[in-house]
Amino acid sequence: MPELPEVEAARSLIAERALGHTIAAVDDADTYVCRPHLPGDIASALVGRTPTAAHRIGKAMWLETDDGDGPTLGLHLGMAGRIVVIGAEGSTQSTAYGGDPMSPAEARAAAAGGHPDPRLSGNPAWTRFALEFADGGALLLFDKRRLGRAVLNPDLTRLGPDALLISKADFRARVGSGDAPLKARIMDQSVIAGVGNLLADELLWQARAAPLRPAGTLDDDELDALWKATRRATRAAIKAGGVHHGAIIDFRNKDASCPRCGGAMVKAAVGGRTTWWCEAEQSWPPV
DNA sequence: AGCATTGTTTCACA
DNA sequence: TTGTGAAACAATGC
Repeated sequence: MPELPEVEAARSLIAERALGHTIAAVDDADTYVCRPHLPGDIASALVGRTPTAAHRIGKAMWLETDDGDGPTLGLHLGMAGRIVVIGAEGSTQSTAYGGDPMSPAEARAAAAGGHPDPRLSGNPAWTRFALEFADGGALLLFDKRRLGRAVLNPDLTRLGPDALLISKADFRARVGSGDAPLKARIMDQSVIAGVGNLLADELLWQARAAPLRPAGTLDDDELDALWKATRRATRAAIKAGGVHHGAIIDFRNKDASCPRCGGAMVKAAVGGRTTWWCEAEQSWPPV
């Protein structure tokens, strides 16, 4: 689930509900999620601090503490992570995916497993990292898989510009070069940050662009159209509540045909990921 | 049982 | 040295 739109929802949730509370305890016992830190390292750095801002570039998110005087806490949702914020006693809980408000007791139960909401039900071990606030609230990294990350002072220098902030000229220069397939290029987080597998299929289909076409062969007009499609598809996904609401997502299967032209949907591995596209509109070389 | 999975990092190779 | 692609990573679901 987590591509730029989901991470932005999580960041927004944290900004609205998890700032200004003093950190009383940290669960950083998962040495894989918290690598390369050792258990207690993140706790030592954060207990007594207060998150004061939540930032994001692409799929990377981080909390600022004590107005910049404390360390930052990087949070990455990986392949299946979600952020859960539990309010102080008496307030409600939320997830990065919206949903109905829950009581703190319900939220704790969800983190412990067995909640009727399938998005939150599961094993207690699926809470991989947690900040416990002094007022009784908490921020949880809830992740069925275990590819999410929590790390102090994350290195963000290898990320390209955020997919929603990159200028048209910068997009032309960064995306429109190299021999790699266009889809691989646009998913390269050091080129632009935030586009994942599903959002890539969506925006390429919206732009009628061929996933297999070498990125360096696109002209400026084509790159500008792709820039627009990137912004449009990303903003639409944020508004709709996630990348899975894209127009082409339900048609990424063998029996489907393109909802725009009726052509066959075809599949191949591009950039290491399963890719679906309309054979008629997005072929390369062109027919 | 085997394969696929919305992400990132590492490693091999041209 | 740089760029590209495959494999590994963890764990679940079909």
